[in-house]
Amino acid sequence: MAIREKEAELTGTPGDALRVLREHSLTTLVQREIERQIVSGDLAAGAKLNEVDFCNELGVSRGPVREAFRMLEQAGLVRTEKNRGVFVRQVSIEEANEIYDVRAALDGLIGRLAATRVKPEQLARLKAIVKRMRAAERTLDADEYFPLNLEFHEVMAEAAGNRALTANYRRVVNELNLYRREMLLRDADNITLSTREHEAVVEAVTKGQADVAERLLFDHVIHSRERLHRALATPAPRARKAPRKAA
Amino acid sequence: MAIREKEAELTGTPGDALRVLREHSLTTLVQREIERQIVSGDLAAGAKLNEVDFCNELGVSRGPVREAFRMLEQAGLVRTEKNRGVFVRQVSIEEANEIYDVRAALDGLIGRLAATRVKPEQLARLKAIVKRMRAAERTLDADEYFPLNLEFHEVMAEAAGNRALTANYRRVVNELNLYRREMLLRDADNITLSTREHEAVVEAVTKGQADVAERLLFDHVIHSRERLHRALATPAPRARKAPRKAA
DNA sequence: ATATCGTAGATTGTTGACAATCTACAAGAA
DNA sequence: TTCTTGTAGATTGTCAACAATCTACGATAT
Repeated sequence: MAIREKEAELTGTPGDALRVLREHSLTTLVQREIERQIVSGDLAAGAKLNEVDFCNELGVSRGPVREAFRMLEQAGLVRTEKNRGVFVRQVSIEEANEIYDVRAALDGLIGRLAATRVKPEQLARLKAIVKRMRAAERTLDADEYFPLNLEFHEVMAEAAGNRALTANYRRVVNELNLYRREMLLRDADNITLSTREHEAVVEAVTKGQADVAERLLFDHVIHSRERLHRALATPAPRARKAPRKAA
Repeated sequence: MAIREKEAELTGTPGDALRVLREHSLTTLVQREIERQIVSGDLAAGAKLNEVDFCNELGVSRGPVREAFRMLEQAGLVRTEKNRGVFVRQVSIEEANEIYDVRAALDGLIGRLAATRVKPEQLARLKAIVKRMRAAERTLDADEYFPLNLEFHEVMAEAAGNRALTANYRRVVNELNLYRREMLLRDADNITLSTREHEAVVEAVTKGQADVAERLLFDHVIHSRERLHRALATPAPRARKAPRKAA
């Protein structure tokens, strides 16, 4: 389906579609769509991205697709090999470890700033998310837990009230998700422990304890990395929706 | 001058030029050249980047130039307004303050990691840089000090041995330089104080004191921000090479 | 004088075509 | 068989032309 029609559908009325096209170039829309396919897992890590395929799928020419590729390249989501094509970036376990260090530093800062700047509305959202996390914890539903986890940290980043921080944080999390998506949280233990840590963070933020929130969020990231390593050690990943295969 | 000839000159022999063109696309070369013009200050903050002008200047068509624009946009160096063009990004004082917070967090991590991982060769480079800083301090030569400062932190980032950290750090520093370039360090005080802090960092890294290096480098960034604010309060910026004017 | 309108030129957004490179596979030699 | 070698098709890199939009500026009306 052409991306213009897709936007028209998304926005409901044809009039809105025109507005969208006034404000966003095709490059932007293509970039967003490909990014969605990558972070949702429709495109597997290592998969080759064919220019013409995307042109046909989205109903645009190669120019905007190539420009979108360059954006995704800078965002760290794809890797380009000259004359060979672009591929969904593969993050090795060593790279993931390094990225976790960066994320811990950024999340520590997020905790510190959020504790003093969080707005009541944001605090309410955080508490609602944690509440839903406890429900997912009872049913051990990892597919439900995963997006809640993303949303929790997204709201925290917002609450920090620092646009540069939010932008950098998003990029780092996006890269990590290239890796985490492959094996998610497999056992109940991880969901339970992770939820406890989220609750503690919310408590510290509620009380405005900047130092505590900073340390808790920093440790939360380091613990997440350790949980990931333990999950990697377990043998049997359960089947998920099959993503488009790597080259 | 066409960018292909420019590359041929840079690499010395014509054979190397062919190798360069095999490995790098025109987009990459254009992106690098424009980035150089921005960080060097040849293009002032807020200046409009005309596609055709760059095509003529670099001897390429608009395709590679537009792709380079998209990369620079993601790197945070330019801002794009649909149907109006791309402009060198302007960083406000408020944004700079926020970015400094992010940089402090990253630099803290750099100090911590570098203290345990720095290689003898890197340590030697750091000491050589600080030595040259002391010379620049005696002559109060800010134009000499500025690149030394950049190099010092670049080597520190390398010494941390974390590619994800280095990449994020470079992006943040690039954005800050959009701002700092405008007023540099104007008075001798700043150079002296900054050099003292660099020396303290080198000492901590030499001794492998991770916690100390982390705190020193974190504080160094915060102090740099304060020095910037003091410099902003001083009235008379001295003239510099005139950059291409903003729109 | 001021404001509105409209046109011409400049600039960006998008497209399709051409050139260069890579990939897959088959034919032939050792 | 196994290795080269070469050709055809597919894919990427680059370019030039067309379409849409914006900007500058002058004519006209109030």
